[in-house]
Amino acid sequence: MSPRLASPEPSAGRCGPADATDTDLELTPATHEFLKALASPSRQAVMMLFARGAELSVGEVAEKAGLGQSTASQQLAFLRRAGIVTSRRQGKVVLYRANRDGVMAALDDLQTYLLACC
Amino acid sequence: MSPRLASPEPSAGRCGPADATDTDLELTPATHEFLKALASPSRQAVMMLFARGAELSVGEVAEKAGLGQSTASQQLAFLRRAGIVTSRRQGKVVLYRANRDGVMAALDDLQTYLLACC
DNA sequence: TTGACATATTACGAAGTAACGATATGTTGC
DNA sequence: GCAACATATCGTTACTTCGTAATATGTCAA
Repeated sequence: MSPRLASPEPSAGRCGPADATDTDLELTPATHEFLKALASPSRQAVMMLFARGAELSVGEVAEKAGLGQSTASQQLAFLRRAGIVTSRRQGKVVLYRANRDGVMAALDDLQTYLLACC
Repeated sequence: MSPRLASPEPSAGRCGPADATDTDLELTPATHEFLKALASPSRQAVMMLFARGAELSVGEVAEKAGLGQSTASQQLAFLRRAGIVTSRRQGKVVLYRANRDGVMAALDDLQTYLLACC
């Protein structure tokens, strides 16, 4: 799917999807989850904890973000489902970190969408 | 909170630590509104109506998006506050269209944020 | 196995959101 | 002025989300 060129509106009719090339343009479910994930201030804060490739346990995230243990676990699960963090278990702890590839894929999809509608 | 296994704090160095360039990076309020705006499927659908610079009245948006008049007005107001559409009154109707500049500014801010945390 | 610890899951109230109908505001034309 | 129309705002209801406490699952060490 290549980005569509945005041209000025068709002079006469104000509206109308004339071309069939962009009619079905939608955000992927993954990108939708990505947007929901980052629309929450506390999840934004959590994401910033992962700057520079930091890898943190649930407990560390909870403490640094000022969240309860279960809240941190849930929000991290949300971010994982959205594909913007990954997790691995190491002993008793589960370490999370940012998933650069997933983030960039969503950003790319979002950009394509926005180029089409704006 | 005891054993740090693989993820040290901003101490010693992995990748460039506190360069002061990334201090406490946050999304601007405008970008936060932008994310909330696009996290809603119905607002996503509304945005797609503005493809190729289309300019639509509230009534047209309501009809095409399958929303009530007041709902369409509210969602458009939301999108306007988020800076991703603009409006102008022409006689009795108010015409809305995508605000490319606002969208691109938010996208830029988002990209900067994501490059910092991922 | 048991005990200690870390995380995941569940249940529930508080707060926010989305949609609608009804009504108020604003504009045009008589 | 008033009537007709378009949009904005208000009030309500249903639904979802956020955070917490309590509990279940999982892992390690002894």
